[in-house]
Amino acid sequence: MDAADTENTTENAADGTGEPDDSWGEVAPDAARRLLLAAVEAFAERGFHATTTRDIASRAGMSPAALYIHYRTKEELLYQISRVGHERSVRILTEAGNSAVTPADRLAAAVRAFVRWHAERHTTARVVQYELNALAEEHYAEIVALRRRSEEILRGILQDGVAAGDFTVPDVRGTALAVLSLCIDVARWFRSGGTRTPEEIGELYAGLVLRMVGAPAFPAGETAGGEGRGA
Amino acid sequence: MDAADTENTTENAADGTGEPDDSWGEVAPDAARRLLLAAVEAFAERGFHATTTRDIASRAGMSPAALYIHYRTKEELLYQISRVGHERSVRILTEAGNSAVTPADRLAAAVRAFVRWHAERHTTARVVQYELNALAEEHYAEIVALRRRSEEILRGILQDGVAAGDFTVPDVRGTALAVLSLCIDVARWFRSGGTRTPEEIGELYAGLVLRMVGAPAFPAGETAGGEGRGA
DNA sequence: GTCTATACGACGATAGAC
DNA sequence: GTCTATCGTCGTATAGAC
Repeated sequence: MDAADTENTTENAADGTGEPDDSWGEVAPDAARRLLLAAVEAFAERGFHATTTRDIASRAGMSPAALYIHYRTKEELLYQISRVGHERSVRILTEAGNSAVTPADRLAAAVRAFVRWHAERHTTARVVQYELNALAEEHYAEIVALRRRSEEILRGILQDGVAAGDFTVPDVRGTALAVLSLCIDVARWFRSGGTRTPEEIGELYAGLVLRMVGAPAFPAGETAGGEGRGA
Repeated sequence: MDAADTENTTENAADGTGEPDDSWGEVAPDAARRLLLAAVEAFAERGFHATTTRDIASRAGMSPAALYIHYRTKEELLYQISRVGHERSVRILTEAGNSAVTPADRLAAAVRAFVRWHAERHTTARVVQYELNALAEEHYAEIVALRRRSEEILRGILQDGVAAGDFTVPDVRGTALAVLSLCIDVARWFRSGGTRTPEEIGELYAGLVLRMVGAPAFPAGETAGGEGRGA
């Protein structure tokens, strides 16, 4: 309970770049961090309900009882993973959405970064995005609020683009949902051994989305590069 | 085991239109059908592993033991749901993909029908698309083959469009995956009480996808109607 | 074909020694 | 803070009467 309260989300703000998978780099005692990492792997592989606390503990090289020194329940592990993951999602979208001036550049940056995170950290992202309904009622409500913020950020960019006459979108709310949905689903199908790198998928998707919203000067996106060209 | 072998997938080929949710209309004895329906609901609500056989049986108005008269294991229920659902997916894509001449019309029809099914039958679709990895090894392999066929159908349409000069797609394989992914994810977020009908979402998505692939004469799709206008 | 009763294992979580 | 041992519960699946 004590150790689980990870306030480290402000550090390492350089976004997902490089390392295997430590968005958890600074979780309180080392044992708590190892348990969290083990839980992420197990939940991603088998799902929350199919994962046993014995499995998590043994992956972390500990006895079944050791888990309960650092976390009150199995669900609390999921909650920590989910909370930190969603906070990171919101931050990625916020920062990318503010990193440029024109709506097209902002949208491209947001999609690029969001997709990249879902591919690069697909193990974490899978748990964050697809194990939501295993959360306790109160925790679920908290997470849903974070998800609504992500939705609003994206909708804001689309609205700005429409207002500026840069995008042509008949249904802003529905399109924002579709874009988010497209990005999130990357976590479901992405595999590490595949032919495309997270960067390539981010670039491909940024192009697809810009065309979806009718951004001009985007008849067929280049396969890589072109940092923020679009409007 | 006997009753579970539903060969009725050839009937009712008019695709998902109307009724609450009986893609299962003709499963052998009535009790087996009720159990299947109960399993779909329970799996969609809580997930496969969180659902107990007691829960399924009681939803069907039966004792816990009754389930095993009609199905050997809980996993066999999931397998039947998954198999029938994936067969239907392939058929929807095949028929819609053959229902028109130009690649743009074919793509629009495929997306429209596929999305509509995922929204209309979102309970079934949720199980079909998101409980895959709870399947036994052999069943999983069979289902993956069906999924590959869906992928190939969509990729075929995109290739035809590129060959005909109607689409501009830098990465056909990646884009086919993205389109499929976009449609599938509808099952995750769709709720029955929402503001949009399955038809409206299908229409919206068909427009978004046509723009994604650079189909000409699609600067901003109309919100509804326009059966197969696009190229 | 459906029931009641139950075998048997595994799971989440705790107790208490070290 | 970590261990071994264990409690109580509930899960899937079966046995046998009706």
